[in-house]
Amino acid sequence: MSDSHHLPDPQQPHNHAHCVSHALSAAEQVCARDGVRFTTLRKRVLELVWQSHKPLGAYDILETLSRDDGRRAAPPTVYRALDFLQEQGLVHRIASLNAFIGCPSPEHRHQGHFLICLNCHIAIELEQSGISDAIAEAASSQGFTISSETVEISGLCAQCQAAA
Amino acid sequence: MSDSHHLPDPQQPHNHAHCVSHALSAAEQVCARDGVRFTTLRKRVLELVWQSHKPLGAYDILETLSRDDGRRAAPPTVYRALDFLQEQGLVHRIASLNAFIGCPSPEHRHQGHFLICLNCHIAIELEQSGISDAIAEAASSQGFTISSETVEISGLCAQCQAAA
DNA sequence: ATTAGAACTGTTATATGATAACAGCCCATT
DNA sequence: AATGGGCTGTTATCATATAACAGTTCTAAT
Repeated sequence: MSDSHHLPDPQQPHNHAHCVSHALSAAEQVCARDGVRFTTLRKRVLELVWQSHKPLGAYDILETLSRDDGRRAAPPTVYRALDFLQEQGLVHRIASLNAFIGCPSPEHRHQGHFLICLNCHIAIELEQSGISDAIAEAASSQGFTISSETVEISGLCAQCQAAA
Repeated sequence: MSDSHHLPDPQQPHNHAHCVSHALSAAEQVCARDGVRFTTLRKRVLELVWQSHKPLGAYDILETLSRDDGRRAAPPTVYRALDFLQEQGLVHRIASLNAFIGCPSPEHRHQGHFLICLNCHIAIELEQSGISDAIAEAASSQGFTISSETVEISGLCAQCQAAA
C-alpha cells in the first residue's frame, strides 16, 4: 500500500522489472480508487509504455500489440487505451515527440515536466522542481489562468555527457 | 534601428499593421546581419504567420499561399520556408498545437515560452519570466545540459476570463 | 439467471502534419 | 556569359491521429 520507498534513478542501471510491476500495481490501485475499469488491453498498453524509460510512439505500441499478442489492433484501439491512461494520469504525452511515457507517481494528479536526452532518448520526469512556481508567477502576472502545462527540456543527460 | 519602443500587448486591441511591419523590418535586419537571403517566399510566409497573434498551421499557410497568391505551393515549399524562419529565430513552433507563431523579438536568439488561450487561441510569448532560471536549476540538479526548451502553458487569457 | 443499457473494442476509412527525392530555376560571383 | 550553390517546384510517401459505425462484453437492476 505504501509508496514511501523511493523509485530508482531511471538513468542508472536498475532492475527494470521492479519499475514495471510497481507501475502496474499503482495503476490497479488508482483505477480501483476511481472506480474505472483497468481492462486487459489497457493493462497491456501500460505495460508496453513501461518497457523502457523512453517515450514510445502509438504506432510502436500498435506494432508490438499486433506482432507479439496476435491481437488485430488498429490505431483507434491504441489511442483509446492511451487516452484512458492519460485521463487517469497513468501516462503522460510528450508533445515535442508525439510519444507517451509512464508516470512514476500517478497517485496524485499532476502535469509532467520532462528532461529528454537527445542521445539516449530517456525522459526523466521532474518532481517538485520549482518550475511550476515560476510558471504560476508568470501566468498570474498576465492575469492568465492555467489549465495545463507542457514543459519538455531537450539536451544531454548526465550519463551521455560522461560517455562523450 | 532602435527597438527600445515597447510592443503593444497582443491581448489588447491594437493596430496590428504595426506588428506586421515591425516584424518584417526586424526580419530584414536579422537576415542582413546574418548574411542569409530573405526571399519573396520567406517574406510572404512570415507575413502570413503574423496575420494574427494566433499560432497558424503549415497547411493554413499553404492554403492562403495557393488561394491568394496563385502560387502553386506544395507542403515542402511551406515547410522549408518555416524551417528557415525558425533557424533565424523569426518564428517559433508550438509543439502542442503543431503550429507556428511569429517571434516579437528575433534580434537575440532565445527559446519561446508561451501562454496559450484555449478560448481565443492567442499565444503570448513570455519574456524574462524566471521560468528559464527554474528550468536551469532543475536541469543542473540532474547533471543535465539543456539544448532546447518547450514551455507551453494552456489556459484562459485575462480577456477571455473577463468576458466569461 | 435474465436482460437492458452502458462501456469497451474492432474495423474501415480518412483527416492532418511532415518529409524524401529529384528536377529545374534563379541569382551572385567570377 | 558561364558556373555553381542555393532556392523553389513537384511527386510521392510517411507518420500521427480521429470519425463513424458495428459488434461484443460487462454491470447493475430486475
